[in-house]
Amino acid sequence: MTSLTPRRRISGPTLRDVAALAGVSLKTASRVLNDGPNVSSATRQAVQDAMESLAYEPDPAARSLRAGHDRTVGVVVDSIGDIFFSELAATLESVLDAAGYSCLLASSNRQEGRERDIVRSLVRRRCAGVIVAPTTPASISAADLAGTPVVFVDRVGHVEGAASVVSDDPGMAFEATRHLLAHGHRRVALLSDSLDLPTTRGRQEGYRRALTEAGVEVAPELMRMECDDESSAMRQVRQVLDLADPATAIFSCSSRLSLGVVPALHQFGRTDVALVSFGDFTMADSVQPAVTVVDHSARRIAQTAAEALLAHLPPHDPAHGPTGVIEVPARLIPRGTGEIAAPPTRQQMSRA
Amino acid sequence: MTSLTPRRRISGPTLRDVAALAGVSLKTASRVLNDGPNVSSATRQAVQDAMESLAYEPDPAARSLRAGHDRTVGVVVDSIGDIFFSELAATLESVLDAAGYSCLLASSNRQEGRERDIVRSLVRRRCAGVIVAPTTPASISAADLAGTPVVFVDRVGHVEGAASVVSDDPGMAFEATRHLLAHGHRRVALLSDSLDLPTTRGRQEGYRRALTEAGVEVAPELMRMECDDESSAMRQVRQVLDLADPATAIFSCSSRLSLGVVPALHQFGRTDVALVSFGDFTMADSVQPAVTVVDHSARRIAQTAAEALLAHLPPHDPAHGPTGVIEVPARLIPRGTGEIAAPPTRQQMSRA
DNA sequence: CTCGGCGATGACACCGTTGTCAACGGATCG
DNA sequence: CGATCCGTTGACAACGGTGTCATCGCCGAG
Repeated sequence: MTSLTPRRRISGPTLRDVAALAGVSLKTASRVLNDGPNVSSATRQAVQDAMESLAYEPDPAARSLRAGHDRTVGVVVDSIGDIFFSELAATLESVLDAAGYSCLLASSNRQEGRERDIVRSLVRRRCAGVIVAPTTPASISAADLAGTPVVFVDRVGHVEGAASVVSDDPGMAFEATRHLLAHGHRRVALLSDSLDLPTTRGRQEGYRRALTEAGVEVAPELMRMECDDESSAMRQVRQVLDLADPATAIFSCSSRLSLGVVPALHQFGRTDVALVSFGDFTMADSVQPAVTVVDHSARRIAQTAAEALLAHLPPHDPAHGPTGVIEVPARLIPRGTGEIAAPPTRQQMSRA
Repeated sequence: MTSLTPRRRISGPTLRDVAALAGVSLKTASRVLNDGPNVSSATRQAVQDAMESLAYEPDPAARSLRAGHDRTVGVVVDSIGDIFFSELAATLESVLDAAGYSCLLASSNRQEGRERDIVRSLVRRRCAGVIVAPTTPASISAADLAGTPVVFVDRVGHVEGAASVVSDDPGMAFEATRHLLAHGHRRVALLSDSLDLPTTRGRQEGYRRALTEAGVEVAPELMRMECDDESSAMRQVRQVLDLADPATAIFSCSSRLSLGVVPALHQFGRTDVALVSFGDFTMADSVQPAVTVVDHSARRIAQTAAEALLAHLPPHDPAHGPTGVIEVPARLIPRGTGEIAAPPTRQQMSRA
């Protein structure tokens, strides 16, 4: 019980060593390190040489302690295991890394309380900024952030001066539904999760609007909003196909659900049912027929969000960074299932 | 240009505030915070009350600077966007979080130099430990770590005193191949990537051994080791099926490749070809026929690795943590494609 | 020639915490 | 009864940087 913590020897040379070697004071070395003003070019060169020859690297902890911020960005998503968010995280990481920032990653598991705790802990860590997929628009408040720049992704978050990077959920859901209507469908089922997320609501809204504008009845029995995993999605698919007046097309509100819908259709041997999936997924262009999707690219959202955050970080002027809702263009990728024509209606059949 | 850095006000109460409120010295408060020895229970209680009432939270940066380590674990994987690694990361994060550690995540993109840079930067950050999927067994050296505990995942890393958590690649590849042989196949194709990773080599080795032990010729034209993405996998599938003496079964060395193989077989209408995939994937049990896989569970590897690392971290004795190669049991999950029988051979046909 | 101003530089305190060591008082021991 | 020991506590320095302010020349203006 003599030496409890055999203090690891970590640090290489310190700024003090650099200063000594260059024959200047600690503070001057610090000025060079931070591109401070008022350093003669001779001095600057001497210090830089010293840094070079010692292979000096600044200590992030010390810098963070004194300066009040460090080169780390906190990223909070629903779950890093989810395909959408892992792709998002991968892109965020690569963009931020290029700008010299590391990523501190955490999953909120869609729990609002946990989400707030994580953000607060990131702020205490003096992260330079945070990127959050908020559970609800108000799950994070300005007080939690204590001035730390934030950018919301995938869903809108309400914090003064913060940007939210989202795709146009209602608009693209509208497009997707209209695409199905354009192929003659009148019985279009909606599959969605039961969560009260803005994303979910927006997609349902787009669906409704498309039907209404086309003069098609919004049938309650076709709206299935209890699909919270793949197997329940499969069940709902069976039900809408077994109705007296069955669905001839399906609009699936998320790629997670589509992962249940596609196998279900294959299993039932119903490759004649049209389908558009909100969200691309791994085998979408490989199954037969290939699945038409709305690509609300995680990559593009991440790229935009990372750039928005960087604009709020030094050396930029935080006041001039983007603000409010930024809609990232999404696009419909026709691959097959979305272009399956509706079967002839009774009227058409009797007319023939 | 007056106030360049409008110093963010972050910290809540400090330990000094707690000490003052409790009427003790700073050091005593620190002792209570760290469960230090030799604190009377009355004092301890007073300090804890003070912490409670101030909602005190320790400052990670200061602690890290002074103590030489913090409650953060660095995680370095090939790519956080890869399904295998995102699942791995998700599990690591949840286990480590439960133990009070955060995750600093970075992708090496399979570049050895970058991998080493990332690890060194993590060490400079005073991470409590790191978890690495090493590009090569020697990509990380003890010198890079400077004493920071490390656990390797998915592939073996050679560092004195470090553990590597891997699945039994040769053994499970052997099992998978034997499984196909047991269903009468004699023309089993191998699809693998071209990388010289120990994982890849091990799986090829298991395949060869199974064939040899069964007295089946190891045919070069059936070994396809240039599959580095889904589309090249598709191409190779077509080629082995088009041989004069075609493959009747396929052993796919990774889930990424299977994501190309399955659509290819469906597209060619060849659902009579047997298939075992090393690595489970999202729609494996949903496509028709469902895909037989070797489940070298990312979850299980992550769980084991996280526990191994925790055993090397305080309050445990680093000397007693696990060491060397730890093999996580994998298992063959028969789902359909692996149990497709070989078509009758010419001999059998003529005999009939 | 003298003084104000400005560029360059350094001394020093400080960020919030933990390690070292010394001090103190009561209990035990010779 | 004095020496010793141990449990408890606190003063102080240190971790590695950055902010503040003072200092020192040097130059041009008055």
